[in-house]
Amino acid sequence: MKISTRGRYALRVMIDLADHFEDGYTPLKEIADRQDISLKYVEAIMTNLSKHGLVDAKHGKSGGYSLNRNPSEYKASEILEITEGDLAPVSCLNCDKVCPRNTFCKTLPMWETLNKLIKDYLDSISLAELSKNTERFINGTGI
Amino acid sequence: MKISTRGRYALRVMIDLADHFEDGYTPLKEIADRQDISLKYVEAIMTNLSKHGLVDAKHGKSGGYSLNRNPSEYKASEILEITEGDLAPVSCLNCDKVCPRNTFCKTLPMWETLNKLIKDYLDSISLAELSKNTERFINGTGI
DNA sequence: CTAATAACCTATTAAAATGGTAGGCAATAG
DNA sequence: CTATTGCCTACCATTTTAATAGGTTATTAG
Repeated sequence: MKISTRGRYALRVMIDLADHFEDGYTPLKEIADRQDISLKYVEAIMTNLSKHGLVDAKHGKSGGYSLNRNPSEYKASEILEITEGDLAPVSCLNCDKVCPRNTFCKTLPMWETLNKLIKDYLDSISLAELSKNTERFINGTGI
Repeated sequence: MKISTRGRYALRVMIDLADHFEDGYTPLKEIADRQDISLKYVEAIMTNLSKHGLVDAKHGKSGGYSLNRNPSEYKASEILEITEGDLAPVSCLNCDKVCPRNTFCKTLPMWETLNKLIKDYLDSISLAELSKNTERFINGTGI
């Protein structure tokens, strides 16, 4: 029950891009240095986010990555869903391979509710909020 | 971000024990058959729960497992925490290996809140509730 | 035009986790 | 004594994780 480094790195890079939203294209090397993350590792992560249209990538000199939308228009959930594959806490909730026990399983409703809880929370958090430490977080309640 | 089969199996076995709370000791073979779970695999899971005092185990003929408390006194969270090791959604929240970025990390507060959300929900669910399909679940709202 | 830059693509890898299986030992009831 | 049942140790195949390495392609500053 863990978000992998992949997902955590993706979020941190996206936040870094939000922090430098006005600066045009930022080369990944710069971000990797700032965030102390393996450049090569994070390259694959960002190529994926680029394919999914979350960021724009520009090759060559003075190229790099930049956000395609305003930071407030990115949900934490979508970044994590794309890089982690799926956020559901149990594979039973995966539409592809439906569990044969689903008509009578006594735990399924609990997983469904937990899934919704997680999804709703991560839907409610934008890159903009993460970028600037909003009061929501500074006061420690987090909600 | 997945609960493994270990955790899901543990819950299902514990619910099965709750279902047969009055019947004394139930051999694991019986439960494994009912739940269609590998006996050998679930043996290790239950030995662990036994060590942690959640169930009582009796060797030999007419032995088996039985709950140590009333089903209403088991939280889903404790069963999962014991068998999964830890429920926190990111390793950064593990007290043992504190992340050096924790004083300035912009994602940490989000993980902390998510952690609390998950913990609170799973704390609120008892084996008794899972055993009998309460209205809470039957009506589909789940909360 | 060219050299530097930066994204992208294709392996390869070591380590860990996952989801088991196999066999035997220890306790206990009948 | 014997059948049963938990427990212990070891092993195993597969997948995931978190990287690393090296080369190719696109782009632009100079």
